[in-house]
Amino acid sequence: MEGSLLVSIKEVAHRAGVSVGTVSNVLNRPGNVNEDTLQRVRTAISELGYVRNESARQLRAGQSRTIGLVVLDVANPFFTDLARGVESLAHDADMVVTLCNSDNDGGRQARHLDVLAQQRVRGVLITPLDTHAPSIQHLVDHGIPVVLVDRGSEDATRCSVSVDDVHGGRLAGAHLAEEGHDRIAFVGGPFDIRQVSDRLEGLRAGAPQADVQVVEVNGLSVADGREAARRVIDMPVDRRPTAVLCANDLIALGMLQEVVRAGLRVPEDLALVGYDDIDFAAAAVVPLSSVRQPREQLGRAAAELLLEEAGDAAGQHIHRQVVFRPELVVRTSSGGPDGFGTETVTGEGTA
Amino acid sequence: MEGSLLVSIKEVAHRAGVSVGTVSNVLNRPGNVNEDTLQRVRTAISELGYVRNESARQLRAGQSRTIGLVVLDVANPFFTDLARGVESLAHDADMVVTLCNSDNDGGRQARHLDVLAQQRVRGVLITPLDTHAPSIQHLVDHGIPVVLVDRGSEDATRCSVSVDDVHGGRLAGAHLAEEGHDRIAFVGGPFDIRQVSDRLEGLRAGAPQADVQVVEVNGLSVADGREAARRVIDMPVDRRPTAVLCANDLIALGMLQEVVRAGLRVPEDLALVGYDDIDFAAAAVVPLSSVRQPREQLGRAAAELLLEEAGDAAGQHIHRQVVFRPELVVRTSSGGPDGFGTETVTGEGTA
DNA sequence: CGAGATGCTTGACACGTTTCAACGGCGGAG
DNA sequence: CTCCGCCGTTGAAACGTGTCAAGCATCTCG
Repeated sequence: MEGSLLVSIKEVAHRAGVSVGTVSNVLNRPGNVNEDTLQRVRTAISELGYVRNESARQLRAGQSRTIGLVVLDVANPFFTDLARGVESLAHDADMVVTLCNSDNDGGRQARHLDVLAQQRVRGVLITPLDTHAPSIQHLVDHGIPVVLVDRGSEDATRCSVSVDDVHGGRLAGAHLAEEGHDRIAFVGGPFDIRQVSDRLEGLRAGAPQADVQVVEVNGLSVADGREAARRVIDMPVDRRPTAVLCANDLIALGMLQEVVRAGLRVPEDLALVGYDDIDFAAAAVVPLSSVRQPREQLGRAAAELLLEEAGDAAGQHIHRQVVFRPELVVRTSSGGPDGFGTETVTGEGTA
Repeated sequence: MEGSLLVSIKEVAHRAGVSVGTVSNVLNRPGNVNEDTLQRVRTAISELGYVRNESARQLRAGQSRTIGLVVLDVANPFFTDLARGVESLAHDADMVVTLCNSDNDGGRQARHLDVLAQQRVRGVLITPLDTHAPSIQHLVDHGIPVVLVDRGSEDATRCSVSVDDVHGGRLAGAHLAEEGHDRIAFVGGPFDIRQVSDRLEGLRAGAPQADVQVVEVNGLSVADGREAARRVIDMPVDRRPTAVLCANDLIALGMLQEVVRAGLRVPEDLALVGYDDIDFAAAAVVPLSSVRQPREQLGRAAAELLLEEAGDAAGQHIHRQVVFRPELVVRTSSGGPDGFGTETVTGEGTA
């Protein structure tokens, strides 16, 4: 092991007294190589500290062994769990994942996609800011498969993996109605994000008798939740909702903090249900009920679709839309059992 | 724009009626080419939808324009902020960052490093599990610069960027002593992580008169904090610490939740100080005092060191250890002003 | 003993780019 | 008119790998 970066297959061949073709065979089709030479080449490899040059492989192969994953926000646990799922499947297929953070910024998203195209990635998984962004179409034009993650492809022009957000909202709505709430608020925004509007639609469908008010916020962060909480707390008590469904857990956690701080009891004065069921939800001051999405499975499914499309040489591929079903996890914040670890799950699981 | 992935510089050249060399010049040294041809080539490029092939560039150049960043836990906001800093500097230098998550797992770390070596990355920034891991030495042997992040290089055999953890602990200790605490607990672990033991050492130095007890936990997550909290709460009141310094904010947030839940008042019954000052700290039920590390700046500095080392062709490079100074941010949880947004910062800032 | 089969190995080429010495044309100076 | 230098362009070589037809022994069978 006296290697420097400069060692190539050629020097290995020289050291082992064979041709470069044979070394390549050792690397890629060891079955076709005589046992003796196999040994000789292998020791040469380790003595020289040879490391494969991925660029050369890629150039020769015409395609890379990398897939790109572009998410809206790496800091959101939802996406890191998703990434874990993608990576696990990619690893099984001997592929590598490049994780890119668009940070809710169209410019960054476009830049990342450019770089991925230059790297000739095998495909791209993306939670897009805008389904119709030109930079995405660009990739498709260049023959790079794209799978939309956590957002359905309305027109079926590409593969997608998503969760039935209307159903998730419905589960939450039905639960809150059953707990006797008839003034329910939905906190979320902006509403041009499909997930947000779908969840609201579901809530209305699940609690048809209830009076549903909408509290609009600008984003999906903890800070937005705190701000929304103040608006809710300030409402006159006889008109104030007795329960709230939040568009995601970060908002719900923000609300929870502010509500507790204001001296209101959860769930007696205000019941709360979040969305995503990130690990923080179960660990909140008051354990938070939440609509659980199969995050990791979502990632695996997306990667699977992508590899399927990438593996299909001819243009035979038919785009598929996989839709998962969320579950509701009931905890203390909406009247579930008090105490940790105990929880109730409803919903038919994933489909 | 009728491009497919197959378009190469050669076809652009053909379309524009020039040689491939000229197209390359247009791309890399446009100043050396005649205005007319420049135009002709450029329209050919956009008509064909030509996209550079990064692998070929890399192969030819012998090195890539990518730097690898390997962190312990992408879900920890500390690291995503760090990554942001790295990326911003890398972008200025026309470089790309590959973000890898070792997830506190030595096997994953080794695999990531292998892949990065195969990709011939320009350098690697890593928060290592173990400073002496063989896979890291491996990279160095192959001439790939490595910069340690958030962990000093004791023996100065490589560059490193870190924060003075002893000083951070000292700031917290002095603050708690000044608030009148003389029974202080330190919650953290495992202690073979340098950061953890340094912070404890600093605490002892900062509050020399106080009785410092150590509550050891297995990891640095929210769950570990909850568990530690139960142990502290169960202590007899006359021996229970009146203040706690946690090894990081995730632990502190876990403790805070459990302590509040148990009916204790923060800071009256128990004062809390965290470490890292992640965004969640200021937004907790009781705003959390914390030792702030210049996360983004840390990332920028690390990237700078790396590029410096990578740019140095000969073996002239002298390894540098950059050490930042943390600041203490005092909020409600340790007796700071009550109310949001107000806070006090002490410490000499970064050096 | 020869023909064919089998098992390994070889060497050249291609992938897309950058670089660089060499070349041709043109204008100015002598 | 010749020589020189300048500007813009060219064509070939090289980077490290994978592939594949062709080559070489050795073995089997008739």
